[in-house]
Amino acid sequence: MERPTHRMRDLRHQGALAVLRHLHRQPGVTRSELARALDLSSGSATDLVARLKRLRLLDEVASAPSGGRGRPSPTLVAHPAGPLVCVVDISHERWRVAAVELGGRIVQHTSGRHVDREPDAVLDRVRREIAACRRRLGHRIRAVSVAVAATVRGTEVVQAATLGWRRVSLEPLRPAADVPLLVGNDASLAGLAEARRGAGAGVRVVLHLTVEVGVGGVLVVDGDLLDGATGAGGEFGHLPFGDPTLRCPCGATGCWDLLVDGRAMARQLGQPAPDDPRTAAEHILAAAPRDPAARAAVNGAARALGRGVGGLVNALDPALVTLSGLAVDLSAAAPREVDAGYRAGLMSFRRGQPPPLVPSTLGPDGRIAGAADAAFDTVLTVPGIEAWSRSTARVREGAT
Amino acid sequence: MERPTHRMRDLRHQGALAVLRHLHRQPGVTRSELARALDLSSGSATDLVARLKRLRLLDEVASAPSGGRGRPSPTLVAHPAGPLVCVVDISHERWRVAAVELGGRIVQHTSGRHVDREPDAVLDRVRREIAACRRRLGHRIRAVSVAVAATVRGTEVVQAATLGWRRVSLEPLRPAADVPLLVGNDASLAGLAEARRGAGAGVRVVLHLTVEVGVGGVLVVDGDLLDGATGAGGEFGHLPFGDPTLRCPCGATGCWDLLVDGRAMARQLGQPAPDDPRTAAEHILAAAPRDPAARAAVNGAARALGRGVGGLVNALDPALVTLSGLAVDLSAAAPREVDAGYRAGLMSFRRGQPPPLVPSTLGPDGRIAGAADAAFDTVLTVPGIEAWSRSTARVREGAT
DNA sequence: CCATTATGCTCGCGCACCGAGCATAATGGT
DNA sequence: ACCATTATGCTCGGTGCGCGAGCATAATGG
Repeated sequence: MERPTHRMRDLRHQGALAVLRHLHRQPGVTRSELARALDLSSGSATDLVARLKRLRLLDEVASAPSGGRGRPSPTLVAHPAGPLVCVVDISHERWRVAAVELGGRIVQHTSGRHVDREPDAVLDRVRREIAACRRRLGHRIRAVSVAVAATVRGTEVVQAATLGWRRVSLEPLRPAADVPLLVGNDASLAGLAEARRGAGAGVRVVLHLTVEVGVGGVLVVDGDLLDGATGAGGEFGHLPFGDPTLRCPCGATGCWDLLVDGRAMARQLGQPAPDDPRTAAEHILAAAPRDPAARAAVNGAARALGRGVGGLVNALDPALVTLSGLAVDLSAAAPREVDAGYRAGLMSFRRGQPPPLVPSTLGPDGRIAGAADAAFDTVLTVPGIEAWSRSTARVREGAT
Repeated sequence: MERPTHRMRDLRHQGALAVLRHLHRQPGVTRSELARALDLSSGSATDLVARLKRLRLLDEVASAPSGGRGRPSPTLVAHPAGPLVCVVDISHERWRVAAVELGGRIVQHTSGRHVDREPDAVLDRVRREIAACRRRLGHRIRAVSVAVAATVRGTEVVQAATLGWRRVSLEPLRPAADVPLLVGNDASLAGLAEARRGAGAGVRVVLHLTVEVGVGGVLVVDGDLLDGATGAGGEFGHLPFGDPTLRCPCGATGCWDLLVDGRAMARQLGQPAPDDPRTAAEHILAAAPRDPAARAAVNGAARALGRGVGGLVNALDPALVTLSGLAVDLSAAAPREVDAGYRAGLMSFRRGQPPPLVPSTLGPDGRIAGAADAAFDTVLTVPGIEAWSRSTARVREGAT
């Protein structure tokens, strides 16, 4: 979301941007719904839509008969030659590259498993896919947005435990100097999508938390990702909620991280630190119904999760907490422990109506949707629209 | 700060709002500086300023000779009959009521000590001052903004340890149904002013922390206070950084609160819990240079402060941390302990260039400035300006 | 088949910003 | 004292864009 600008000339495209943002948020709206939502007169709507069609930013299609009375209103959709963003998802084992249009529909998609997890190999593979995507779709690709399972600062991965990366710049993924490259933590971007389009839709302040190996997440306020000054915000797992004698791989001690994931449960069971804490956690969760020791470990992690969430709610005051990954499994396996920890961690005045803890609804596509949203946030700005106008005008001149 | 609006008719006043917001942020700008900052043509500036003068929103005065060449540019100031906000500060021992004009200058000011600390007595006293303020200044008072040393939700104080209040609505301070009443935690509002006008000026993401009794603070992003869904955000003192067996008066356990203030130092010295932890802390700090036990207690609190700040920096990724209250004294008395704790709490990738910890610059007026800023944020909006236009038109008609 | 309902389009209006050209008010060298 | 230089302000016609009234269009339903 763009902030009010304090610069007058930028007022010009505000109407068009309002329409495009609304369309992006609610793909498939009819024109009359749009006009009502934005308080547009029908004359303004006509004019705006015509201008945006001319700019190849949106298109109208006849909508399915509504059954109601009155003249049917056309549905607004992304223009078939409109702007796209290229979204990349790099996780522990796989990569995905997708072209996404306004509204969030995936236009093209490729994916694969890493054969070699070294940064150069992964980036080279992905870079080639982005190049191919751009060859096919040309100037329509307005930005590249990467979701990666790592701590991110700017466009650099500073550390990725599961990938084994440290200080890896993702600048090689930028296909050209004038294409914006955005890099974000996968949990943060999934949180963005969850808050805007998932369980948090319509809620002003949403805290999203996910447990995989460690705890990630982000606070989303008014649809804005609060990922800090450098994009490295949301590392809630590295708040020192835990035993200060426990050393975390991040370099600090007592991190909350170490109390809630597979490492925590293995430690409590007296097992050595697992190679793959995610799978270890799943095994322990599966064993819990019949193995009291496993159940105790699950309960301990569930309680630590709840208590930490309580502390974060004290500090950040969200209206809703969305949970993802292992946090959902822990809540399902030991709901009473999570709740007991949560309530114990809350300041007492909050216990009357604490923000609900709900599982996220978007699943593994959340990070793609979030990365696409983050990218469209940079496209749907005054400079973004002006650049698109120039670019599409050139293409049309060349074509005619 | 207002969010982009998605409603077209609101575009109308955007230019005027941009001017007013700029003036509020930089009182004493000249017209030509304004035009440059906002990228206005001189024609637009003429028009805008004339309109705003007619609306009694700003005025021009001849500026002191700059010494430079060229035609001198008039200085823009708040209009002498322009809008004001009524700011109230309620702290442990005192109350203050001030009328503040655009730009932040205090126009009128009264204050006193509480004779009776009961909510009814304090609120009644303050209510009468607000009424007097409104009698003198009439429709010019556009909002009432209260900074109170308490946890706040909406316009209600949910708990105030030092005042001894619980669940006290401040609605009685609203002088009329149509006057906006804003209530905020004093530390949060001081942080807002610090981030906008103090040590954090120009920095996009600022974390402000203050230690008095417990820890308060707030994150300010792009000049926006992140005080959560209900205004109760910023209770960083109630993150469970500490010993989980310690019970906090807030109802949770292990709060960071309990490790850094006068209670923490007294506990470490084997003293009973002090009645007035703030003064106790000052005594211990004063004794530290010659008393090793006091020094150890100070060092312990300093280290706990640093470690917690490190954790918060991990989670929130500010570019700057501003400190206020006892946190400044602890940093001065035991800088190495604060720094050691801070570095130990940071994720290692952050240790290269961690955000600086700096003392705040605004002092005890910060909370007044912050409350005024929060109030002007509601006045400098499209509805606020439209209401002012109607109101000032009525007054002028009545006057002529 | 036409009343009803909902929506879209045309067109004149007005607001607010732009830019070019001219006016104004200071400095500073001769 | 005068005038070139510099910086700024004002006037005025042009334009982009949203508004609203009135008319046109496309569905439903008795």
